[in-house]
Amino acid sequence: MGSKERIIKQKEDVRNKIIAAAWRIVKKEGWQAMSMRKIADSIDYTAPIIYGYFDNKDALLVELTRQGFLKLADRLRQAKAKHKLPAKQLEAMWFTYWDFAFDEPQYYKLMFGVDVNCYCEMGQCMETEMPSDIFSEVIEELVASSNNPNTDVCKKYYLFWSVIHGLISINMVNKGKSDKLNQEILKDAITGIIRTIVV
Amino acid sequence: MGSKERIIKQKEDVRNKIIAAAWRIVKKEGWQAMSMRKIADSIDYTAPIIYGYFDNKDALLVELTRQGFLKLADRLRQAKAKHKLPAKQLEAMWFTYWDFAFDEPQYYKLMFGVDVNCYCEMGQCMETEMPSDIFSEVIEELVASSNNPNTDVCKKYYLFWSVIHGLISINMVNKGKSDKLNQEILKDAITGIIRTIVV
DNA sequence: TACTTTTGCTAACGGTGTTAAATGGATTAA
DNA sequence: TTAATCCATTTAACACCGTTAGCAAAAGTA
Repeated sequence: MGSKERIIKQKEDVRNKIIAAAWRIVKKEGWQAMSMRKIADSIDYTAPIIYGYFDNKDALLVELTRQGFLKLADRLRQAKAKHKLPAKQLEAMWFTYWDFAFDEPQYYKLMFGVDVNCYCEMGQCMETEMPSDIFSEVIEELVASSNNPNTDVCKKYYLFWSVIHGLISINMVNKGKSDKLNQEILKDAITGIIRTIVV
Repeated sequence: MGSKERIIKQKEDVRNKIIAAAWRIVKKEGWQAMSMRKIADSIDYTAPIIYGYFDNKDALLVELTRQGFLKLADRLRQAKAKHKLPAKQLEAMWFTYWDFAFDEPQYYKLMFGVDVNCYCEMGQCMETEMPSDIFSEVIEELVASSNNPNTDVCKKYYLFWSVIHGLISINMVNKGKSDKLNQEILKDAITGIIRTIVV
């Protein structure tokens, strides 16, 4: 009867406890380490009860992801509110985006699929020539023959790599973008950065 | 005796068969689906023999990663060789890098840690406002008040997102870059893109 | 009080990485 | 040739994992 509301509230309470416990584990050990049994343990239940609240482990991770997006959206709106000029707003928002990624790396990894399985420390375990070397060599040449020989090669390389790796991973995770748009961005970015080198 | 060489060759042969089997699975089903037992099965052995050749699963994945880097380096050198001007070389190399990512997505994912755990189809499962919306709104405003109101908002948004997400994920995977360099690139990229909008 | 529904647990299935012990065949030494 | 050693390989086991089925006890309802 009148207890119905309390029961619903209790159910919701357990749900929240599950999410909180899951998040506690993810935050501390990464989402790979999150397991149904660990969650259950930390809230004094057994694993199967979780399935009364979430279809499966994935659904639980999706819920955490959702909360991540809420948090990020919130921060972005706050950053926007701090300025009036669109250019300033945009700048502040992207810096906020950056900060979010490193304040809440586990959220960011969950949301955008950034993760290494095997820690490879690339460039040290790699006896072979790294892409960075091959690219830097050419950038070096380009810089030397440019009007601005003081250009930081490393910086330009990372700029290149960021745009292109970013575009690639966005496409891989969130597959189904327009190929035309990708090619345009890719081409514009590459020629754009080259132009900033050549001056 | 004289069979010693053959024995060494046989050992190496098994090692190669392990790697080949591992790669076959990774290529078809993704690295998450690769398991010691599956590899062993596909070469008519049992799982523990793999530990005679690799310390653990991670070491095996690192080996695949290594081969990925070799393949990429090879392609980059080929692309470079096709041109004489550094600017043209650079352009060709980055396009090659792009193509490699989509020709060999499993290599790329392994090498640079791009992967989604829970398939979230962000934007559809998300009832809340997405970052893309919040950003696009502001970019829209900026474009409207600019000298070039025909600018493609979507394109600019993806350009922003690519650089910044790229920079973030590079830092997360390959942690330990210089903060100063990051901040410089971040700032330069943001102000640079904004400038291309405002004209 | 008797019945039904709910709640949580135990046990189990099939899978994972990994290690220790047993097996069996080939190689070597007597 | 026989005995001893070695090495590759297997079996068995441990400790996990996600997930499901069945059961017991508790709670709510009549």
